Amino acid sequence: MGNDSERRPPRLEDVAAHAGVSHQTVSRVVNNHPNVSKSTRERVEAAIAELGYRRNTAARSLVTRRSQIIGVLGTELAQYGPANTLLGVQQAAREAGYFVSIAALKESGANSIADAVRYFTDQGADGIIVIVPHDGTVQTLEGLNLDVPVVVVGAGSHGRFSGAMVDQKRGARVAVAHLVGQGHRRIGHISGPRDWIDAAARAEGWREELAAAGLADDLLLEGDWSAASGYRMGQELAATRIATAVFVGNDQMALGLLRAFSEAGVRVPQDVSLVGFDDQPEAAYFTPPLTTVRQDFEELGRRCMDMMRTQIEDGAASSTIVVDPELVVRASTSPLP
Amino acid sequence: MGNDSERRPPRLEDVAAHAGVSHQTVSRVVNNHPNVSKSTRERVEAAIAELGYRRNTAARSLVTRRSQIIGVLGTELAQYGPANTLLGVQQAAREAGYFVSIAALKESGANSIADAVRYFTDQGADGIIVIVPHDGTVQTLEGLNLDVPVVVVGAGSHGRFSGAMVDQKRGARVAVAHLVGQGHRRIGHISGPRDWIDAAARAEGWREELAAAGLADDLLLEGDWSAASGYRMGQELAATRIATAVFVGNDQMALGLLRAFSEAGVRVPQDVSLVGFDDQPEAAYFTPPLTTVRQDFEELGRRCMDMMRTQIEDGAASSTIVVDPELVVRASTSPLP
DNA sequence: GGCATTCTTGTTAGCGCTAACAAGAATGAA
DNA sequence: TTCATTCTTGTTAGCGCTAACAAGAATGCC
Repeated sequence: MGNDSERRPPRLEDVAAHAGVSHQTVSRVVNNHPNVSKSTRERVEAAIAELGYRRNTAARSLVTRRSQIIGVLGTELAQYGPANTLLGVQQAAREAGYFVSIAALKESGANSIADAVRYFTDQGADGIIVIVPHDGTVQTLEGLNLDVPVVVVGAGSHGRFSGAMVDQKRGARVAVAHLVGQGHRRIGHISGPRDWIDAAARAEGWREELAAAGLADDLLLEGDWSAASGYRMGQELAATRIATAVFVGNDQMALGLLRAFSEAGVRVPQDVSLVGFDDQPEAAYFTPPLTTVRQDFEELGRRCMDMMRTQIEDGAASSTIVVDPELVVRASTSPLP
Repeated sequence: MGNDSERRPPRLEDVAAHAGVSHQTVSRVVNNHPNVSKSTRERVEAAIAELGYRRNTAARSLVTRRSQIIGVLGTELAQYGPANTLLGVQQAAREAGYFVSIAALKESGANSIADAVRYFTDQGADGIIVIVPHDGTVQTLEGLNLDVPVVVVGAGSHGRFSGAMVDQKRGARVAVAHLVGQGHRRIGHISGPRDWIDAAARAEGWREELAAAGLADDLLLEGDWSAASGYRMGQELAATRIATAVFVGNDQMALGLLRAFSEAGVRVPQDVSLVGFDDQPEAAYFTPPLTTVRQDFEELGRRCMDMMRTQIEDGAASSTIVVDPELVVRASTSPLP
């Protein structure tokens, strides 16, 4: 009722006129300022409801210099891990009244990152979350001299930036310990690209746990996270037949290994045991179902956003959050006969 | 360089003073207005470069009533299809100077959609792209009385809204025709949930192609897109052993079937041929590699954004875009002996 | 009751930008 | 030259909001 004259949405002024107060009083009600009398507040709220008033974000941003926008920047944003991290960020952001703007990178070079960061600063983002877990990423960001909080996912605390990570090394050690506990002595590892922080951490965990068990760590092959690369590594492993167990850097490469082994007549787990990493939903339906290390990416994303919020709103210092992974045992591992 | 006194970023006024012109002239240069003399333009551009001026998005939005923000709203945004569609949207958006804001829904009820839409209108989004390909989605949106363009992904043209879709029915027919061509007569179908537009279209295509070949369409089971549901359906099919071929609604369910068949001793493709849908990267590494129907989700997303742009900028009417899928033949199908 | 303190509301200015109008400079046609 | 037309630049107003200050009303304390 009353929205017949103009197409323009109501603004503070309209609500104020409707409630018989000043626009500033309406602003106070909208922003929950304490010093507004009960009766006035109720009158204003009624007017807001009747006119269907909604605060104009652009005007508010202009004066407060806060956009309520968090930029999330990442490579491989369609992959299981990053995609679910993004979802976690989004969920926590929306609950806290923030908006999430995304930028997907084709590659993770410094220019590419700088472009995406500028895209966000142009938008006036209040903070930036980075899901580009490469070695050089943190340095690139440091060179950019940003004046908004940054949270780097998958990296520890790196100087000025906050970090949120799953404890990759620990996950790797648990996986390898599981294999060692089953009597395996020749345990290989298919790692992700060595310049990925996560890949390096998992390889390091594998190495440490082997060392703790007094075993050799000479069976390391480097893949690129894809099933295709896992397939190629699997062919190599099947040809040599040295390893009785393989700790694979992620589930997709494990899928590739499974395929290569199947073609080469190597049975899993009878001939070779396999452990993956991530526990994407499909892993339980591989042939055979994959023993793997579960990471809770959504939780990771939510925690990232929480950290971001305390930095923006309370001016908190940067810090690090570590989430624990969990071994999920299925049928791709079995004790050595 | 003059950036010593204040922390505040430069604005039009600062550039104007630096170049010895009015702020409006700087605005003209920034917005590529034609009537600026060459010499002035160069002087202004030099000042912009020197001061590192960047236009303030909030101020611009306030006065133009354009935010350059596109809201993308969807369920299952971490799944292969939606995630890649989102990436395509993002890519086209960034190239065109737009920002992409996301809202992930836990479920696709009317309230949930209305909340997300309001989230975007609060943000001042210039358009909304919807990846919630349920039956009722379009009706829900129609009830919302939006005054920004809407593009619905995975639906045909529905009245006021634009649609962009892969031709699901055609993909299904090609898949089934492939099986018929191999001599199969009893061809089952595992569909997605029947209230999903895509699931219904694929089932319809399966039915039509069977009818064209004079075959019975009584072997239909409904899953929920997950590998888990494919596994359950696979167990049922393995128990009855009626079908010699199955057209599966997506690759993940096909993975579940593969697992169930493997456990039940049903060999693929010797005993049963299998065709999936989507061609996610892993499908080539299933055991056996999966024959499937490829959808180019990124392309779909890019086309969505293009449509959105012509609607926003040229006031174009709503329309529909259809992208063709493509059959990828691998090792999970073979001629009936 | 008188005065200081708090609570409540209003007034004014300005965030940085673009639209609309205004005006001066340059150009061309007669 | 003269006047109309175009090109170029500047001036003013205002988008919708919040911060800062101001002022009046209500309250407390002695």
